[in-house]
Amino acid sequence: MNLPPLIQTFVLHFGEMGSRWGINRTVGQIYALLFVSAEPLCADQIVEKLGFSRSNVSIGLKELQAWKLVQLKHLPDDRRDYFTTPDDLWQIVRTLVEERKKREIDPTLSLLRETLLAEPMSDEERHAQARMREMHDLIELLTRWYGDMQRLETDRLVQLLSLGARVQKILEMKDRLTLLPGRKSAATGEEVPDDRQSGAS
Amino acid sequence: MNLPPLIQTFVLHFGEMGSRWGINRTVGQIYALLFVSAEPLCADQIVEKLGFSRSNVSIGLKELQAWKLVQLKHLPDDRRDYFTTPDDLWQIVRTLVEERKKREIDPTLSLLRETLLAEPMSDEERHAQARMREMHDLIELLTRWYGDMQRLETDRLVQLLSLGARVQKILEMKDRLTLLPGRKSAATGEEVPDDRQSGAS
DNA sequence: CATTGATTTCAGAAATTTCTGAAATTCAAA
DNA sequence: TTTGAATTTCAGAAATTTCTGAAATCAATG
Repeated sequence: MNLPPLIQTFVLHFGEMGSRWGINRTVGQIYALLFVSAEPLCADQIVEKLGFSRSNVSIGLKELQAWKLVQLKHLPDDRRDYFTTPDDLWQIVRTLVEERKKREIDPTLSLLRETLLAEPMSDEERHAQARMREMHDLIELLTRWYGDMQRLETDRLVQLLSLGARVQKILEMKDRLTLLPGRKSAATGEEVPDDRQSGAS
Repeated sequence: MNLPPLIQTFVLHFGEMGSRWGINRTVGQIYALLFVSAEPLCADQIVEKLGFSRSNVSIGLKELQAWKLVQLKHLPDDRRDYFTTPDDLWQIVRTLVEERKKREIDPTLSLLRETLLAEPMSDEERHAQARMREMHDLIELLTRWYGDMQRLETDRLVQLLSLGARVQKILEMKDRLTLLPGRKSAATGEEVPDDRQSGAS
């Protein structure tokens, strides 16, 4: 590996962490390298800088493309593929969360849905099914919320995140404005929805 | 493996998914089994139901304890340890997110902090460092927000999640109420903070 | 359509992780 | 202090994942 110390530290760390993030060392290092590089890199440059075999790099790049974490570029008069990470970090976060949801949450949600259709044959199964329903409802609440946030414009999202706990104050204000039931919401002009149900808890 | 079909399906699925969640098959299955069981189970019962070796179960339970995902119970006149998952699903989610943050985010945040202190020796390093700073700032914004949410009471949290995209309407209302700069916020009675900075984008 | 250069595939090697069973340890009760 | 049931540890076996290098494939160009 032939990199300036600062970059090497970063790349090695991403390799280490890779295993905790469900990607392997090679993929983590390639991603980190592309992330900090000012210019797009082609496979051979990555081989040269990281010292993996050419095929390993090829497979790693393919996996990163499956994750939609790298973009393909072409330089004029050069047949080789060059790769970069998207400039917009928020786009990276969105992609990352979306892909992880697809791999780590959605299959379980499907399974739970199916399982809840079955007829329990014993008290044991009845209890298990009730527990699965709790889990299903909670995951559904979380993913629905996530879908809403994913659709928000980045500026709005950042605003919301920056607000942090102070959002609570604003909710309390909303409570005060909507205290009288049946009344139109002062805030939105819509009928006040009953969104205080306790979800899956 | 000797389980009713409904439960077996669920347990096997959690085993499969385990690898995607950074835990292994054994641990996933043990957790799933405890999660749907009405009564606490001891290690030997788990061995009997799942067909793993005794030592494997022992290690799996230890890992689940490290994750704080199982509770230890004792039955009267019985020396054996019995295990359950917490009843409150929200508690489980909180624990899960907290532990994942500890393993998957915090180490990177530390590394980034250190790296940003170093003096770049070249343009290449300078660019890399700028990119790392972007990443650092974004992660810090997210974890700060997460910390705020983690501290919220469950009811408030559920309320906020249920609100989903409608929170945007309320923010717009807040905007209208705080349009005049320097004025006290109508909502909170506090000085209006300037929380519109664009974060790390 | 052959040449050239780039990329991908794939079978086996290497490394890592998971799992087991036997031995060691712990701890409450006798 | 001894006994014995329960639990943990640990070295090696088994399984899985990652990595490599050689061969195959692909695609642009003369």
